[in-house]
Amino acid sequence: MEDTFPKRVYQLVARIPRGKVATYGQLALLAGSPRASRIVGAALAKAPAGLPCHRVLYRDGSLCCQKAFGGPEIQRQLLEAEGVPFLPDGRVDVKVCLWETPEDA
DNA sequence: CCGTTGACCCTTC
DNA sequence: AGAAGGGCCAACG
Repeated sequence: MEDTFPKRVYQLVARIPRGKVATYGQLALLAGSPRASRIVGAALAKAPAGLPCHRVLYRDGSLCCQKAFGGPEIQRQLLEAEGVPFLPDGRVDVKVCLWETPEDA
């Protein structure tokens, strides 16, 4: 198994529990490079199906651009279906649903 | 090997 | 408080 950055991100995203959300910066930090948040996005862009990339959003809790898996509306529907409360501003309550990154992994 | 690109984040005006 | 710009790191050609 290669230790490539993108692949490592796939594992992290796949470990995000339902009803929780993670940010690109957080995944980048767990991947080993706190500043490589862009690489995380690029990795998700190439991520295979089955990956809950819809649980990944901005540091502010806002969804990514329309270039995402299909559209921000889809992401909102998916997150709501996961049990993630949305704010009237159209953002996710990241301070409540942010993935606490279990060190037990 | 060097240059370019990218689903971001942070600092400053 | 809101908006704009630059910087960062890794993968790909």
